[in-house]
Amino acid sequence: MDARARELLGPPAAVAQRIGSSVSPGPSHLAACLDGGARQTYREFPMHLTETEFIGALVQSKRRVRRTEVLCEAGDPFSHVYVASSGSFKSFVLTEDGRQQVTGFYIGGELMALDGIESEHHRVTITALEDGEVCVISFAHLEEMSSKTPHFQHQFHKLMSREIVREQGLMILLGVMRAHERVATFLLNLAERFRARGYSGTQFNLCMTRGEIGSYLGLSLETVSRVLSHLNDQALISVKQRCIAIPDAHALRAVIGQRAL
Amino acid sequence: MDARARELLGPPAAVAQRIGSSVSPGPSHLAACLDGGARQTYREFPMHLTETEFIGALVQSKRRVRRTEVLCEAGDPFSHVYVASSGSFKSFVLTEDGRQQVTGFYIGGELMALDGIESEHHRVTITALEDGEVCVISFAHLEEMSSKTPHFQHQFHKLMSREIVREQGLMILLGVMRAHERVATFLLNLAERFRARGYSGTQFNLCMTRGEIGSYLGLSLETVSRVLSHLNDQALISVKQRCIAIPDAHALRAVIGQRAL
DNA sequence: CGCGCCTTTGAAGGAGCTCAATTTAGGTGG
DNA sequence: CCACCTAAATTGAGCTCCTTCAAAGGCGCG
Repeated sequence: MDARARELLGPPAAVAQRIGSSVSPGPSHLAACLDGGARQTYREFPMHLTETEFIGALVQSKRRVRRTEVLCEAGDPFSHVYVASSGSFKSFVLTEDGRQQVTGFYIGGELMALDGIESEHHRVTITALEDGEVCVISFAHLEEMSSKTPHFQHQFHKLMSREIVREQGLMILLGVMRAHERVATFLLNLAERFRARGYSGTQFNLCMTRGEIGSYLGLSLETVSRVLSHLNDQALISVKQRCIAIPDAHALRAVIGQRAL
Repeated sequence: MDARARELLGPPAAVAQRIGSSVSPGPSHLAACLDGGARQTYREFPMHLTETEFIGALVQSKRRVRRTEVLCEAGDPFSHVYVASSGSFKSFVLTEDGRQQVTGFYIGGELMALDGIESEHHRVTITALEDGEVCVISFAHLEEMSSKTPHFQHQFHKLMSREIVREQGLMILLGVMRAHERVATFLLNLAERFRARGYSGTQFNLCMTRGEIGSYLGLSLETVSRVLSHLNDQALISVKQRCIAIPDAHALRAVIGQRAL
């Protein structure tokens, strides 16, 4: 349970013997790209790049986006990746019966659209959940920089690997967890990501609808709502519309692993 | 439905406008590493590396493995990646209540253990489902080669991206599909991978148990068995223990998207 | 201020899980 | 080569969790 907690809450460095608990629906986290200052391109890299420096060196342009605006669409030719700068984003694919499956939520500093490299076309559509800004990074440029600097390259590989790990966590969530466990996991993960961004990890606003959460967690929107209400009744969280408070993360974490609520 | 079919069956090149259908539980496919011949390290790379050449240039050693043997274990320090040469493999994580969640099945030419890069420790345990052989690739060597050759680097990025896409497909499967759709998707994907490897895509042996399939698909082993029996009754497939025949892949594909069986 | 979208809550039904018993296959030793 | 033994697979029955359908309440935006 503690291993799980650490996993859930510590996106990057944590090492777990048991990773069953490593449900980390959070995307690749980049502490960078948060202010507009890092637009220059370094010619000489320090030996050990932080993620911030890594991104700062890459960013060529920023783009303002409004709520519901589309960053890239499934099927589009792939040429750029994006880093959420401010605001929040979701990625999704459409099933042929028209429903959308949300594949990720992204907040500040997180890297998006890595799935497009393989087929050279985007596999997901990414839209803004609220007004914000994204860093636009040319993938060709990224690879060029990458080949020039081993540490730079390694940083990038880590970020891609992190996306793989993130999705593995989601597979566990979708494969074995109950509804209340999924929601609790989701909230704790989100809380930690807000905390890492400098916001409160104990109180925050959900930037997505119940339906989007449900799609992401493999649940109906009604179930998400019901579970939130139930957790609220148990005083494990406090819910008022989009506003969530987690008075005791440890207590909330305890519901993960419980077969029944 | 056709888009879905193409996606399901064409692991690499297929480009879909709608990717909702892109459920591709198959891992990164490498046509290489299938015979023992490609052990040399090229000094000069051709401009356009095939996957075969890509892997051939990397492989430093091969290793025989027996059924149930562990390739790498969750928590182990990460230093190598593996390519299934012959035989088949599964990757899984353990939930803290001791059950295992299978995260992937791998057959010839498919790249494994990319999840370990991020934390420098393996996140999954990989074991052999039958006696076989793996190519062992030093990741440090891979990165070194990668930085020397842009096309080499790009090939590797594509493979990592493919793993991300694969897991996205699985998320869709776990998130929105019914039991019969999951099983049909799984069988069609496996069939295509066997076909691509030169084996029959219409008749093959499952190298994993019902329980392992169930874990991978987020179903109980009984449900997997029931669905297989039911598909068999409908003459959509023929099942006899581990031996599966798919007389008409197109017909089987049609069950994907049906809300009820 | 009203309209639309999101959310909440209830009730009923169903898909799949769990528990349990039986059958089958595969491996081992006599 | 056969009998045994264990693990895997099949099949059934009841139950549970979650979905679906439905209706009402709330918030924000034009």
